[in-house]
Amino acid sequence: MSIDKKTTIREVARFANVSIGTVDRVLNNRGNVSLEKEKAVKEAVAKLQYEPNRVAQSLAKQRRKVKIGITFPDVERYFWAKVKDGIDRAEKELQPLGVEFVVHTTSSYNIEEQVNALEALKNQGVHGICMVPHHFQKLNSTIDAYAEAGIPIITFISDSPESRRLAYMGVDDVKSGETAAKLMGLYLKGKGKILIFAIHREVLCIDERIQGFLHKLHSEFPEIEVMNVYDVSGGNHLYDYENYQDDVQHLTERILLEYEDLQGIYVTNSLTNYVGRAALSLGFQDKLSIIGHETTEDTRHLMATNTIDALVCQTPDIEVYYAAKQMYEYLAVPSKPLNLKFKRRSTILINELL
Amino acid sequence: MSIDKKTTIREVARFANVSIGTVDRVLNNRGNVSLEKEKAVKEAVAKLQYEPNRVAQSLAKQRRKVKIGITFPDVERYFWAKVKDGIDRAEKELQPLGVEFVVHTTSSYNIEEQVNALEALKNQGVHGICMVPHHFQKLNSTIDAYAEAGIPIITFISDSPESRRLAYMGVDDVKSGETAAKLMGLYLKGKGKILIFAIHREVLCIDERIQGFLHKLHSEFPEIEVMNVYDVSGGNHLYDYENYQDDVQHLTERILLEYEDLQGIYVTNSLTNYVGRAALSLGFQDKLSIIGHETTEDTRHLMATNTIDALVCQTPDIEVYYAAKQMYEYLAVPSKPLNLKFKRRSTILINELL
DNA sequence: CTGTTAGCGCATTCAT
DNA sequence: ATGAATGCGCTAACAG
Repeated sequence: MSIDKKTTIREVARFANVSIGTVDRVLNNRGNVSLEKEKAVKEAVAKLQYEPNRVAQSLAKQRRKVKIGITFPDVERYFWAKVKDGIDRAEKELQPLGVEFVVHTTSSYNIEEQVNALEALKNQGVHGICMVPHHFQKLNSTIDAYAEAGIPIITFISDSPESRRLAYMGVDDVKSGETAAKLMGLYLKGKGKILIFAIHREVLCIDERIQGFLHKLHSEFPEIEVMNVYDVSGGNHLYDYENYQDDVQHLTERILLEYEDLQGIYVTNSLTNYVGRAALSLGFQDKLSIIGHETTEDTRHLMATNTIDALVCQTPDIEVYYAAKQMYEYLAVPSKPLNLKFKRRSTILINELL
Repeated sequence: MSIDKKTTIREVARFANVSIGTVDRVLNNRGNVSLEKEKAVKEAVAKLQYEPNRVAQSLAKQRRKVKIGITFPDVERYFWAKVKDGIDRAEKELQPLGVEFVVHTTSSYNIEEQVNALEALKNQGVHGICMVPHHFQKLNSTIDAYAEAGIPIITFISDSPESRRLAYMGVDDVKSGETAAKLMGLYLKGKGKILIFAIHREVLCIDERIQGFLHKLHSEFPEIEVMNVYDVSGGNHLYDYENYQDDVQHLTERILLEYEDLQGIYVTNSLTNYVGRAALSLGFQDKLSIIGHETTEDTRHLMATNTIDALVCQTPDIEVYYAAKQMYEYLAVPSKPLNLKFKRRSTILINELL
């Protein structure tokens, strides 16, 4: 932990016996520097551990604000509100460095709508975009085209791995699914009949969770039987309408009444909240172990009543935050390499922790 | 595209027929401005829609250095190394704002040594201190004296709640203990005989974990029996010597051989690592559920072999980071209220998540 | 009370 | 190829 204050370009210049102009030239390799001076400067930089002061940098070059565009489906207020928090945080931190954010949310997981959002962002003159791909591959060509056009894209929350996106910031969803399976096994003491409630699997993160869940369940808890996998997304345009959440709840109630000796439900996403509501309204909370994802508005209540037993959670706020920061780094210093795959660990939430 | 050429403080000054100094005064209400000029400036600000340039602001501000002191026991390299990471991060972020850090670690949980560290920090002219109290109340008077002397103190990781520290940044350790108990119950399927390995309980966070653990265990898993609570700290000066970690391992081996039908061990802190090593070396990994705290050097291996079943973890890096940031906020803008109790949620780690 | 001025660290001319 | 000088917008110290 160094107590020494930041070394400046001036000190580097003095150390290398050159002018700050020369230091600037080699630092931003603009050429026109003799080989020996260049070497001297580089040595000085290394020895003094010089790092440019970004604040001064952006002040001096009156940096035309670098604009970062962000788009994500703003469909479930609790989960996506955290994304907004993360953006706020990034904005607060990056604003002094001349960064400006432009946000365009979509109201569904519709692909066309997302393409339009991207277009809108581009028209606003953003220099880079952070997005949550609505499809695991149908957006590849679009993403590639943007990359081609000089607008790099970073994905977060869910990925589009075969595209030329710059990076992905999110959790390892296969492991999230495995973790959910382990929790299911523990809470059921290794046996019972369960159901899976999923939404459309074209969003990669959802599919990966299911894969992980099933794999883990089969290999470690052979006595737990998955009776059915329900798609509760209501078609391709999930969330296109107002009361989808209530619909999920009613659908769940109907399904729950169909099954006699059901002991568990795994829900692949934040709709866990509404599945939980259904179970509670039917009084099934004690004979059912619900394992799901994400904290939502009723989390506290549903966990306190032991309706939901465990949740595997992401931290969407931190993920956008890092996505935005990485984008800034890339835009500010394109030469510097960046974490291409930044995977965060999911988090387990049980009521003892609340 | 926004071509808004920002209006500057200079333009406001000209518009209001005053100097930029005066504008600055009313903008940051430092007083000493006549009522009419103040009014004129405010009008100009409103009319020109002036907004201060944050970049220039922080560039200019970084002259007034504020020194923040930090002290913590640097006794177990893995856990406390993360604290250093957090400090580095805070330093990197706050340095452009003129903040300087001074760190003094202690090599034990000895109280006198901590008092000396505090003294050293004070002598270096720090404006505020972040610390991990070595005792839940014996440091109260010292902390109060520092507060009295105008050097505010923020505690992190562990608290000294009856002192006049400004704030505490850390997890809720009672809940951490309860969570550990729940996990123990789940992994043992509700019954069995267990042991508790603790270190000295004068460090509040340890005591709270034990309290939480026992309370939860008794109320929810009455068929789990705690056979004994071992103090593996080796007296008041835990960690004062080189090989304490190996000693813990050997001690554990001896204890393990004493108990016949032992099914679980709860370890109150990061010594879980060495308890795990002992269990593994004796080949006990399959007949024993070990629940503990914190990730350490062997976490991956010990979990992969199912020696350690679950860990309840903190994020010490984030906790110092916030402690430092809060301290900065307090020092920079004393009038602004701050989060007095910032409790983070602990995190559960199981091998599926690794 | 008020105005003037010297930097903050860097980029960018403009001379040499 | 190199160095010196100017200024980005603001804060703070210093004169009045």
